[in-house]
Amino acid sequence: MQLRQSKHRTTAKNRKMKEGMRTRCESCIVRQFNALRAMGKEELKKVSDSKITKTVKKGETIFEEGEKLDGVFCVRSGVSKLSKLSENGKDQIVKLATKGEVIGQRSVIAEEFSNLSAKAVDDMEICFIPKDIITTTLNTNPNFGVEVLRHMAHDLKEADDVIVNMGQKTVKQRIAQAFLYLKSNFGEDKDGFLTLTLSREDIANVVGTATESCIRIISEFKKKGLLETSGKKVAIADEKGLEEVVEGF
Amino acid sequence: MQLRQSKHRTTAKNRKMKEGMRTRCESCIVRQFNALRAMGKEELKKVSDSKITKTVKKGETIFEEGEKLDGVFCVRSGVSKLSKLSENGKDQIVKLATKGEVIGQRSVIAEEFSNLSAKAVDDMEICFIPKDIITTTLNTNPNFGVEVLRHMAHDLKEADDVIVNMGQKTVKQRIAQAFLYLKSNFGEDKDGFLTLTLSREDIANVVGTATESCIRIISEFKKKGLLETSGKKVAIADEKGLEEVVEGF
DNA sequence: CGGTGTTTTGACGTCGGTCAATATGTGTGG
DNA sequence: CCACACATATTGACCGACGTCAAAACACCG
Repeated sequence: MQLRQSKHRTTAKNRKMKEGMRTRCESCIVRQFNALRAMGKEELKKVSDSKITKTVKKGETIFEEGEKLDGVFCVRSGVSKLSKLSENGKDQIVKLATKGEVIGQRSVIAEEFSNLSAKAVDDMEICFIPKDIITTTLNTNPNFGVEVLRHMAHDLKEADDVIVNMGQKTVKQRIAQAFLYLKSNFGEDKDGFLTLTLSREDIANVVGTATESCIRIISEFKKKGLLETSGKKVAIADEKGLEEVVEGF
Repeated sequence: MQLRQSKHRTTAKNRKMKEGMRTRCESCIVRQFNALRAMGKEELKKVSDSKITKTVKKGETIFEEGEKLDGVFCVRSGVSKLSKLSENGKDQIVKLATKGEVIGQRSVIAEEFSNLSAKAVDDMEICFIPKDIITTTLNTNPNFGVEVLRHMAHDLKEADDVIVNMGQKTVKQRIAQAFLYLKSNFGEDKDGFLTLTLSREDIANVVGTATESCIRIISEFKKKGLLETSGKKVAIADEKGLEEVVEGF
């Protein structure tokens, strides 16, 4: 992989993110996963020249709900939670975005303030891509538009599925499902623990329940031999069993 | 408005929908509300020539979950419920589509089988637009792509909001919210009853609860003077009061 | 080693789902 | 127009699921 050192840029937004080294988008692997792959050589070059690579540490905020976004963020590594604050003061996590995904595109395309906030669950490496390039490419390269459209269509379908689950499944089913999701999307380490470790509160906020309820159900799963835990780390002990829980026994 | 009679077309799908008279898309008012307005004269002409106007009666199905869609449907009048069946055997209504909205676009764009089914809540008049025209326009006219993107971005935002509500609000709050939604989106008749009348079961399926719970809460609202009912018709008696319920008292 | 934040556990009450039983429509054929 | 058949609305009873308020047990960090 070709790397290149860049001089420091003063155009970076002054959040507490560190600007890191520069890689060329043309040779960035994560691009294969997102809509940027539909860009032409020229367009990609422009993106590469104007993008800003940043490091975001665990817990830090990428952008807040209601904020105006001047561009999108492409995730190179780590995981971000996209959430929205409800009137009751609790966050609802709407999506977890990982390597190769682009966040903020909805707001940029709709030219609205962001409806969600994005925070790092992990240490992350992200690229900020100014919106000008996105919109001009959108206006001139139909392939890019179609590709973005496809991704958005996919997000929309996933959102529909979440709505169905929230409406029709019990908290217990949704928690079991969440763990299966974490396994299939982020994998497990050599000891069998889920690679992505979420706090109990985050899990509760994904599922839409109280932290204590979440904890209680996790320990119930432990007693039944479906899960193992070590601190906040969780391992799936009986995948079939969890799937049965999701189906409703 | 210019009307035109068309000869009968044998290409129509043989569902139990009636093919009606033909109007020109160029002069169709509902087009103003959807992405078709970004089409050029030529493109719109093609749409107009190949579209099929159909009548769908209350309760009939426009398409089923898992069905392959050969095009999209533009709603000229009436309301459709987009729903998905959950493993527990109950429908979750994900969206209500009304005049000017286009349904089925997600599946056509993603080139997937439909993830939702669409049924008529009302008597409806819809136009079927073959997917070829949609996709070729998408591939050649960037403005159209952007416009579709904007609409999809809007749908996605709404879906996010629904997720937050499902996760963080009680059934009571969601029901109150549903009635306010019905009022602001579909209005009320001269007697103050909501124009769009949903069965208690449909309301329950929008909100994600059991029909009986829904009924029980409606009668509670009636006792508190927030709602009036007459058969299945519902009138909002105290909008402020309902809003307070949504906020959580 | 104390301080701070997270995980666990208990207790308790309400919310909401399920199973009936009843009432009220609503449509259909006679 | 009536009467039966069937769908929808309503109500009651019952109980498990879930949220809330503490308080205790751990873990992590300077």
